[in-house]
Amino acid sequence: MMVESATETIRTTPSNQNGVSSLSSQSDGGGREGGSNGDINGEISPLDLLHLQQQQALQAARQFILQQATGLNSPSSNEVKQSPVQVPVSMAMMTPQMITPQQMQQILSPPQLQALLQQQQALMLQQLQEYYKKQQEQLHLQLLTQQQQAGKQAKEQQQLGNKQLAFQQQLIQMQQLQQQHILNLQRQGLVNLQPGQGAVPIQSLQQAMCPTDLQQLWKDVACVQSTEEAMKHEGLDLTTNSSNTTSYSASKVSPQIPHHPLPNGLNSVHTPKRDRARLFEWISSFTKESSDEHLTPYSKGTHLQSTHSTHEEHTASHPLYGHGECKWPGCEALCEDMGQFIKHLNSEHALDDRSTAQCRVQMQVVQQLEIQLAKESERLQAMMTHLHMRPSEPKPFNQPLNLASSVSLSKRESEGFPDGLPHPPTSAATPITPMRQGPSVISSSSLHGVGPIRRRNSDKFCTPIASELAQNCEFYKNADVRPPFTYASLIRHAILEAPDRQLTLNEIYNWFTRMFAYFRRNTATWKNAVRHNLSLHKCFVRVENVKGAVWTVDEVEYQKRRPPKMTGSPTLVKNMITGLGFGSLNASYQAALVESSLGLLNSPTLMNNSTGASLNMLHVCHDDVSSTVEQVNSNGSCSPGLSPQQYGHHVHVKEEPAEMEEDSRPVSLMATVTQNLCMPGDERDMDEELPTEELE
DNA sequence: TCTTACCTAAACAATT
DNA sequence: TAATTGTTTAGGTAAG
Repeated sequence: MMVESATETIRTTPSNQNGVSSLSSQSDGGGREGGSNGDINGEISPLDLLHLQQQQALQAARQFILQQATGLNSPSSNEVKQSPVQVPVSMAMMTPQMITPQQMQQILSPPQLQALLQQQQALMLQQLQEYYKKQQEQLHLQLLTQQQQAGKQAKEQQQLGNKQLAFQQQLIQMQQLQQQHILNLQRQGLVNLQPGQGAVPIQSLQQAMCPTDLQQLWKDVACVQSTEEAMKHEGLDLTTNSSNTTSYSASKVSPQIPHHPLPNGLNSVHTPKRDRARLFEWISSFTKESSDEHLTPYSKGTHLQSTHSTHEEHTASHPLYGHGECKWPGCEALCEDMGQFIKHLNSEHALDDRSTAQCRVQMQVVQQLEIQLAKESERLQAMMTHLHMRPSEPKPFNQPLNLASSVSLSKRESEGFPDGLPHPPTSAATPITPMRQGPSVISSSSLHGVGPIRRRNSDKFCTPIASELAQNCEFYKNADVRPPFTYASLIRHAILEAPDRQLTLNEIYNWFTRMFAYFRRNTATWKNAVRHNLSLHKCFVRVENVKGAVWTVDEVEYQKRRPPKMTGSPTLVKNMITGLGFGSLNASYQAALVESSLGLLNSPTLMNNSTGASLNMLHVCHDDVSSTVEQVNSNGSCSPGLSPQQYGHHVHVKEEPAEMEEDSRPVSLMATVTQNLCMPGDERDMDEELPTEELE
């Protein structure tokens, strides 16, 4: 296990380009892309340390192997294991990398690797301690410089000695605790931890920290402050000129203080004020672009609240107060009422360095979320563009007629669409439109998969379900979005999609769950609906064959479900012929329809019919053309498909609820059109929703 | 306001 | 016996 850990460390660290990534991978289990690394005030950067560690580990292994090969200075491997110093550290940087970690893993035995690991850890510890020491010295020097500058004032100068002494003690304490922390980390095998990364570049932090990390940072900042306050209570307030700071005793710092290591290795508890100042500086360094004028209203309000505490804000519900507790990040103090909360807010979250830092961290949280939102929005737009832009591309009209596609072309020019005509999004800028506006569209309700959606798009003037599904197949498969089709149309499509145009109930179920993520839940509901539809609609014919009961589609019956007004009213037909039926279809779309029908009109069978009628039929031909064609084909013996009536088994013919099929229908023009539409290449795009009464 | 289509729920019986 | 399948009824919504 140890060997695995060691080799894993060796193997993975080269890919980590900075310490932040390493830390992230430890904190959340997954490394993130690290940003550019940079030296911290000319000090050893985490990257340098990392490389140094790797070099040393590799060199140690090399040296060890060399010793094993030559038999020099290595009486036994056990001795090596027990005395890691046998791997000369001084050799660490002398030779280039010649052995890959993988090779090392293959060459060395587990005990040897363990010995190497221990040696490497010892080296790292030493280096880290040196690093920390150097940092603290620098911090101390900086403090001294600043204090000397500030000490130009006579009053402060008198107290400078005390403050320096106190801070020196705090530095020592912090150093000790940091070393202890490093030792703990070493014992835990967290050898990649990089200390003192208070000056991590902005990019590194932003790329390495997810919002949760930032939230954790939040708590850490709060924790820092709590520690500071604890120190204050212990007489350690370095920010004041109190002279009692000399009474500080390191032992008074409670080790039980909640301890959240900062994601970047800062130890929140043991960070002295100077480091906190560096932390704040670090935070502000990568937020300086978003200075106070970029404060979110939330932050501004907080700021204002802390500064002025206006009563206007107190009377109403406060965004920082809810459920009886303070919502200030990292606080969660219980406040019985608003007054108490206000008091708490003014006392605990007044305008000071901590609040400022917390505000900035919160800004980072917000910024991070905004960045995430922007990314997700961009992804969504790309998805929508991918899913919907293609259908909007113009198609030659000898191609399968896709009303959605054609209509979408003219969407922008014509604002007033007849209700039910598709309004697919033509721009990624408007990816989401109401479902009612058409297929290829994800309604807000659909997106959330909530609530029933009435009047789905399969039956009236809607997009071909087949083309819609073909275009957005992957979308529906993966997104929990309710498909904008009726159960009946979906069932029919499933059945017609089957090789022999018949499915068992279970196969229909499977099709639903396979094709739509939405139907992978609430199975009882929609399965019941499927059964209900199968039973209710006459168009679904139960056929008992050798396999058991299967369901087929009686296309004639299915098309009888067409709205009777559309087929039965000569007035309406006339209106449609004269163009009224096209509503606000723009000229290009009508022209397209005309153009597409012109070829059909060349057919002798169509010569008896008016062009307008043909147009009308094309218009009425929603999305089920191909199935109708199939039906025609089967009836016309040019299709391998079998009509339900052709099954020589028990066929349970259902009586559809009273429909209008008996009324007088217009002279069928569609049959001819449909037959002419039955040309090579006419597939599913033409298949949906063709009124079949015209076939008669 | 009425009609129609659709969805959902549920009860019930038959079948597996 | 339980689960599945199939039928039927009822209530509700939305749109024409």
